[in-house]
Amino acid sequence: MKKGDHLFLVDGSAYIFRAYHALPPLTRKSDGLPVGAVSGFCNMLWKLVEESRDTTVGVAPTHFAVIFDHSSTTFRNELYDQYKANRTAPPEDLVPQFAVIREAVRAFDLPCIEKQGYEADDLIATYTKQAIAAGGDVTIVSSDKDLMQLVGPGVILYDQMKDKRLGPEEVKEKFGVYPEKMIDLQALVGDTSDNVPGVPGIGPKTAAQLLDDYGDLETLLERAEEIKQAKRRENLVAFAEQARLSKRLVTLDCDTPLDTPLDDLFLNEPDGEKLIAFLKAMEFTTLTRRVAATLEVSASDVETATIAVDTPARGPDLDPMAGSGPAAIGGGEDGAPRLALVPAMLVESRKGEAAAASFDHSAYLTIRDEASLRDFLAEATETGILAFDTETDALSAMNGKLVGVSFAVAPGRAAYVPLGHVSPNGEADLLSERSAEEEIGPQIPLETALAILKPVLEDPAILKVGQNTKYDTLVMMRHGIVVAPFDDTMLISYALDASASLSGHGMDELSERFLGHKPISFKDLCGSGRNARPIASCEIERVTHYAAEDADVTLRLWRVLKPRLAAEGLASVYERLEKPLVPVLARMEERGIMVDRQILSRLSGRFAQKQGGLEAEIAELAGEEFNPGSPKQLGEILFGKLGLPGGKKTKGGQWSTDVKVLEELAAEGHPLPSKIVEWRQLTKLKGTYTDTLPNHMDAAGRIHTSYSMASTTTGRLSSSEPNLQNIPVRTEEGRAIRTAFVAPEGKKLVSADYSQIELRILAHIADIPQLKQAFVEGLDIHAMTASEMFGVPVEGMPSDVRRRAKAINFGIIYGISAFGLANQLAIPREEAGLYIRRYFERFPGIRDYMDATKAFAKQHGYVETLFGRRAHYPDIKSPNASMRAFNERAAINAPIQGTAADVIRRAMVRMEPALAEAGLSAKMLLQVHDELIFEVPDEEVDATLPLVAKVMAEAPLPRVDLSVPLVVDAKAAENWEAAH
DNA sequence: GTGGTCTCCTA
DNA sequence: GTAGGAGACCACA
Repeated sequence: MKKGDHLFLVDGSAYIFRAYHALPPLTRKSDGLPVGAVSGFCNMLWKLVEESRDTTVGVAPTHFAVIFDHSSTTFRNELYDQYKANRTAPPEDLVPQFAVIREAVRAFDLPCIEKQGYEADDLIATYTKQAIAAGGDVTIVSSDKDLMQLVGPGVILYDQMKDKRLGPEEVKEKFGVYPEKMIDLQALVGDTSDNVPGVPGIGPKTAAQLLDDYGDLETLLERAEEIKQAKRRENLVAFAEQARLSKRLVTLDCDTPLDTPLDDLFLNEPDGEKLIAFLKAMEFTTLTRRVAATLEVSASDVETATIAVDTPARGPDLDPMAGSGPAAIGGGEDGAPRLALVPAMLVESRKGEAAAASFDHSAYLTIRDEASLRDFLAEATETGILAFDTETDALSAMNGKLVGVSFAVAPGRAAYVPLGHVSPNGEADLLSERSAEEEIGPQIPLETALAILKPVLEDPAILKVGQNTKYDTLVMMRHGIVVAPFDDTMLISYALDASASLSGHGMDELSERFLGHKPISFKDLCGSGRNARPIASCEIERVTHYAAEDADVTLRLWRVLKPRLAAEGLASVYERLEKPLVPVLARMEERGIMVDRQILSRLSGRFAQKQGGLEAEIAELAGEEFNPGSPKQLGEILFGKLGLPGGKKTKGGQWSTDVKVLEELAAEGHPLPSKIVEWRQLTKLKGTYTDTLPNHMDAAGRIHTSYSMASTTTGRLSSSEPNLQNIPVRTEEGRAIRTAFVAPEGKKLVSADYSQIELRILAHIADIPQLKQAFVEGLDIHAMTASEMFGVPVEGMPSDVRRRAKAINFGIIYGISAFGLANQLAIPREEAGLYIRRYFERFPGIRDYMDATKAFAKQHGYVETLFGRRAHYPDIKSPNASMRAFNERAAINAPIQGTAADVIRRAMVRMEPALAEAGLSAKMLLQVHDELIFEVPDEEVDATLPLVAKVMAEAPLPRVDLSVPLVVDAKAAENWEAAH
């Protein structure tokens, strides 16, 4: 190194954390290896390399190195055992990336420097000192204030992300002192993130002023008695030694023994092939293209590197003191470092951690003042993780009022913030002398708390972890807070373990399963039934135990479950099909759909009238008054009293009276059964829809359903309170109910639905040429099937022939059985069996698909959709034949139904940005499995219809390119009935 | 009051 | 034959 040379020193460890927190999580597609930080790191490094090739800037480096921390135990720990003791383990999905990033640096052909017992900062200081002594210049690529002490003649700090270069003047501007006094300033101020104590009560402003007045730290400490402010004087005297210790801690060691001499840091032209081989292995397509273009290498000619895998005995995660260090990563014999297969290891270590979990309710905090809240949340800024949970006074997120919020920042470290608690005595309190505050203690005013929470819940560097985050997201949305970024333990569990045998993904259940701990139930806290009390009037200490525990459990669950996503290859299902849907559904629920109360009440009236007439007729025919709604009483009347020939079908030991039985009786000429069928239909429509829906309307006349994202095995959504996915459509009277779902003045409802999506997916997955051809040509698929099977020409085909084929097509999707088909078509089982055989003869690919799917499910215990979603069927190996058969049918159905569900989820995720980009204001309101309902301004209808159809039709791309077209029918009208 | 059974609404 | 939710009834506590 000589005069005119320029050394670039990159603070690699700082880079890693910055890249990690600034960017959304990203995983390598092929195996789910987390690579978000690697990607950010490579992009930043490449930018730096590119810039440095540009000699016009005049700071082109001749020497270059990337410096890393080796482990967090350094000589400073001997000075002060608490140094950096408050550091927590790095985020779990970052851990496996440390080794990959070192690999990246080598792929860039840059020296990768680290040393046992020293921090990156010490190495940087040492190289800087030597370079300056040799007459060169130095650019330190970092924004860490600890490095500011090195700034001086020939040395600047470069913050690449902000594109800011800091020389002595900029340091002075930022901290009020020139770089040479930075050490003294840091000694006074201390550093919470490194646990450097400093002097209490002295912040950067005061420190700068004191140093200005007294010159340096020693002088200041010696003359501390002269200081006028009593508190400041006492502290400086009392903590003088602590300040001196702090100074030693923050002073960088310029004489670190170097393994790689300065002159070896000479910058070479990057080896394009080596770099591209690495980038291709990481599957960074954009960066690969950019690098290939700049270095003029053809990326397709370069063979993708293989990233070797090795399992270290101890991963960084197992040793909290290892911090960001690469200590566990060994080198291969050929000198090439090998990577640890950390995801699987991490899963194991987290399982152990979870099994050992213990819960201490008394350790949970109740936060009642602003300062404590800020302090607690500051811990999340350190860890980058914040589990949270909201407590409200109603079950639905749309109606609930915020009663409190709980948080956890580390296992066992949790707190509850009461916000809307009231005196348990309720109104009696009005008569009492004591105010509510005197009785239940202080609470932070809601608006104040929200103002403190907002920047944290919206902080892109803090991952918020929740259980069923749609609920909490919606509650916070109603208070003007958009929670991001977030993870959802319920959805992680769902992506991992959607299963027909496991009952669910609720927190209590997950806690028992993974943590071996039964959390306090809501019932325990608030009682149930008539003894139920609102949570707002429960004793705050007990609510703290309950609520903080929920946040604690959520955080611990996240630690166990999240690593499994990458390890089991389910990260993309979670990241693409689950997580992004949360805010979309939250907004749909918040909007609700407008309902015309008058229409419903008119229908109720009409149904009531008919019902009354029917009841009289029924009593007349039965010869006595009885409750036609009671299957038990009805069975006794029909088969007992009237002695009708009852196919005496029972399951719970009773007469079966379902429609099928009643219709058979009616066909034999008995008048009563058909009256019952009619009465039931009306009662159903009235009781379930026209009478009940108005109870769900809000003041604006809108109904807000609640979607469950994790209650089906296949990936479908479900809707409840009320269920808007089962609004009648088949009968005319039923359809009338749909006319009550309307758009407000000046708008229309748009309904867009996939035509035959499941059959199309079946045609693609099972690869059936005739079916695919029929879909390509846009033929009537059921008629085509009938024609293939029964040899009847499509022209002039009797409707019954087509109906049978249609039933078979659906039967196939449902995992057909002769029994089921016979039931559906009311034909003998032998005949149904014949149909199925013939179907398999005509479409042998279907049988192959079914056999292959069953075999796969038996081998793996699950089946997969085209998008990688898994549905588990452990009972498919049951010794019980009917249980086994049931699981086989479900396993055959799940990839088809599930793929369709994935497709519409993708469409929903893309819909809002697509509409926004087109400048359209359509609002998505409902999803009914293969249909989306929107509210659209009249004048935008024409532009919206084709866009919506396009987004839906192209939803599988680019991940899956179906070999059949997806057809979407979209229509606008005044109400749902007319639009459908 | 809670939970199970039956029935029926949807895709 | 697949996947759901919900209302009514009824037996149990």
